[in-house]
Amino acid sequence: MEQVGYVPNLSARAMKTGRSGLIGVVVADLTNPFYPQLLEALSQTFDATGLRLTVWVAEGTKNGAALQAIQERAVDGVVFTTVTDSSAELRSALDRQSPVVLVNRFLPGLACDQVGSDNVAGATLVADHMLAHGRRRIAFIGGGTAFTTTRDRLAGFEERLRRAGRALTGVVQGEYTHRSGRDSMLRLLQEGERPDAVFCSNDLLAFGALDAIRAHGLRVPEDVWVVGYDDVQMSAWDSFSLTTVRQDVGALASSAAGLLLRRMDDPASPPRRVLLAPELVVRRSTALSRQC
Amino acid sequence: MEQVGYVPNLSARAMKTGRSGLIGVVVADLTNPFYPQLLEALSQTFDATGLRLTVWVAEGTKNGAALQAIQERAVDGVVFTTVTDSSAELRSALDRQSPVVLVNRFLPGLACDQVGSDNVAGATLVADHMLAHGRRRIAFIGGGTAFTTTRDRLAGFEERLRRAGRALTGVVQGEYTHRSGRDSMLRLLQEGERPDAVFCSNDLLAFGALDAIRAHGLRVPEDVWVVGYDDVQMSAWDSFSLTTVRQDVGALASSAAGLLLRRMDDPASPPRRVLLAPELVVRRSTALSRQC
DNA sequence: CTGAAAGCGCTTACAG
DNA sequence: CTGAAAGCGCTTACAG
Repeated sequence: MEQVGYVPNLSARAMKTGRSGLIGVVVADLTNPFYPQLLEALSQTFDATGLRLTVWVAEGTKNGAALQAIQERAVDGVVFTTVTDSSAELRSALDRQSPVVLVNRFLPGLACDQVGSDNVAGATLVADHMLAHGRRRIAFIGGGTAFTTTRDRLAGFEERLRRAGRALTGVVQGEYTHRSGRDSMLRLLQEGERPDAVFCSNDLLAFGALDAIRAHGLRVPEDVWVVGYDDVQMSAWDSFSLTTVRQDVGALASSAAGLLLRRMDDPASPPRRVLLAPELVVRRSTALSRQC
Repeated sequence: MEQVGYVPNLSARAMKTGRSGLIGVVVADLTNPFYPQLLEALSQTFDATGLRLTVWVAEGTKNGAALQAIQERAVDGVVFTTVTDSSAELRSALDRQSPVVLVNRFLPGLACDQVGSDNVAGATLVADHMLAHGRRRIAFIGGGTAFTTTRDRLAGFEERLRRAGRALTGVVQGEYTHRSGRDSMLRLLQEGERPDAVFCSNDLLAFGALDAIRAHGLRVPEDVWVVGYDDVQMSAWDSFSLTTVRQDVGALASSAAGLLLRRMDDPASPPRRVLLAPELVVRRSTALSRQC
């Protein structure tokens, strides 16, 4: 009725209705382009439901802040994109039936909704690709054993090699950064027999590995094959042209939203775990050789 | 007093105090790594003041939403990272003395707090660098004339060349994406005389230009120099080793926060415009030749 | 210095 | 179907 330019006060509405209309998102590592892409997808998905995003950048200290925000009724639910351990805080939040969903991480003993890529299946695709094209000295570069993504991808990869009667010639763990990928690859090139194929636990590591290989005067894919995980947009750039396992951030975001909204409606519903099917995208960092 | 696990309800507090404790941030383009870095810096800066960030991803439609959120008292102020035009909405929000600050964009006729790099000075540094090392056929690749960053960088660049008695041999405008940088560079390589130095309006364009040059069988810096703007983290990677103009995202964020907090305290204070000094970072995409 | 009351701006259940 | 009243959970100014 009021053409005076009336705008309702959302705090008042939130207090009355008990819903803030805000969803919290905890993002750890905006340096890895995968997370901005995921954030964009989450934003689109929640927009469609009329919910807004509150973002906490940088993990660790922020997980507690996000969980507290649920208590304070400042947010209606929280999406964690990079939880590594099932902290006491998280457990007690789950006991209180706080609406929480984990994206891109699986914590085994946690009664909590979780969505992510089927990392074991993805790693198997990579191993198949390498084995089918006669790669013999195969190595793995990880982002650290603390991450379930690295653990699951390594496990799936090793298992597939083992079943083919092969073993990894090298495993180096570091962190999920370009620099770490570079350093890990340099170690592989300096110690022992040089690998002819390397599976990196994500694309960012793979970019670092590519830089190390070229700095060493070697060629990709002629001398060494490189494969990543995620298929961030940069992987398609000519500079990298990286073979990688695609994660569909749109599907990840909409699964996460679906799980979270369901839990907000029905806090007692049994926790679900959603595994998204991975897809191998072959580019020029692995040869399309005919020799198989 | 209550060890029962009492947590105050923030909506109630917000209603009573008239402050939500939330700052809105509108981010357009998370594909450009500059914006995640800026977002991270903003997050750190506002954390230190006890304020939280609400993020709107993708511009255009979101500017209005952010301004409305101020009216709804859902946020105490808004940081725009990529406003291009002084929309009617924005003007009327400023008339209402809404606390708003523009980062990385300058809108001439707008009575509004604004922070950004001194783009004219930055472009002058690039021109000096190229002229000092005897570059003769100099071209420019822009992200579109709609952006003040592209306009100011081009203006400063051309002006410095003109004062040295030179003119640009080519100007191509596109959008701020890798693909556009690549396409623009291909056009420069195909039409007319081939440039021996190209200034790209941001790093993302420069990465595309590098890819195009290499795809053309040419070498950087021997055949063509490439310079970007922003100094995103990737610019230091071996794949690019890009000479570029550094923007200090930390300084950008803390200026923005300072301006916004002051305006929240004193809505009638005169608008300020802060220009941050740029710095040229020389890497291997331009030769460190001794010939000057 | 402590404690009870008023009121922020909505929504919703209830009375007319 | 319309309109006045109660109450969400705080904070703050006021009375005791």
